[in-house]
Amino acid sequence: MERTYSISDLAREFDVTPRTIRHYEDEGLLSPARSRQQRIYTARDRTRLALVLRGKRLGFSLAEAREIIDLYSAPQGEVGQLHTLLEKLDEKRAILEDKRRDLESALNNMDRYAERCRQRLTELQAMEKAAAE
Amino acid sequence: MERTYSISDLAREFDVTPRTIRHYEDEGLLSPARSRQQRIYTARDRTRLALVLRGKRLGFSLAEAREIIDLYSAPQGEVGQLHTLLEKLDEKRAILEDKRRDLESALNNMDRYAERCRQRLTELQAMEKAAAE
DNA sequence: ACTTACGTTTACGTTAACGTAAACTTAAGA
DNA sequence: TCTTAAGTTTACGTTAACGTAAACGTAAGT
Repeated sequence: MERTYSISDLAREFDVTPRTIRHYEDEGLLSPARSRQQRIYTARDRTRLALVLRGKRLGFSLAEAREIIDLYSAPQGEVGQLHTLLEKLDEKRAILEDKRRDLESALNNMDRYAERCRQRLTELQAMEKAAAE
Repeated sequence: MERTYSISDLAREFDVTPRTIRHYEDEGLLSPARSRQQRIYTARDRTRLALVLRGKRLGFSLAEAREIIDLYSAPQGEVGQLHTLLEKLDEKRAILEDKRRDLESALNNMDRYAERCRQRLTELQAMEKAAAE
């Protein structure tokens, strides 16, 4: 038997409210099974939720996150389907690469700035020490 | 004389509307000079706008972007100020690192998946070729 | 059987980040 | 000087992504 999760199990684990998880279902991002009304989440559902939340952290809207995540469950039966899938993957990959570039330059900027601050700090401390003598 | 920009200059360059730029000013992210009512943006203002938009692309809210960007114009006169500045920089840096980790795993997932798709594609094509004989 | 905890649907409320429209001012070119 | 193209303020509208509350169902322990 595969392990399953209740809505509050996942809410706790990922630090969101059940309302949020239901909202993602309304938006077509999740589609858990039901046991007499109650939602039952499988490991696959859990993974999809994790992907949605990671997407959000990276600045994607729910719709954009959906577009990406749905690629991972796209049909691959025919050669044509595989071709268009690979094209779409490339397209999304380019977006991620753009974000990576943004992120790298943000980190570089910040590191260089912090370095200048540290230099200025040692200078200031040297001056204060000199003044104290 | 330093070069300056009108609001529509910047709007064109960064592909946003003037309304957006004014909104960022309302939120305290920009504070351009004025020449008799009209806003005049310096190179520094332009840079700040670029930082705001990069922040947005990386999933920050305007308030979060502001917190980060303001660090770059924080006072550095005293030793204490430099210390707290360096602490805050470290804090923000950690957030960027988290995003980087998210981004790397997103890219890794996608690359591995695309690789499997390519393998499956060559398999399928081999089958079709065999069936055609 | 009864409470308590968790789950469900429905529906209206809220916040951030602008869009849009109106009414007006200013600067620039013919 | 007249028009036209930008720019300005003010204010209401919109959309995404949930929050919140009500009213109700269900399952588990005592």
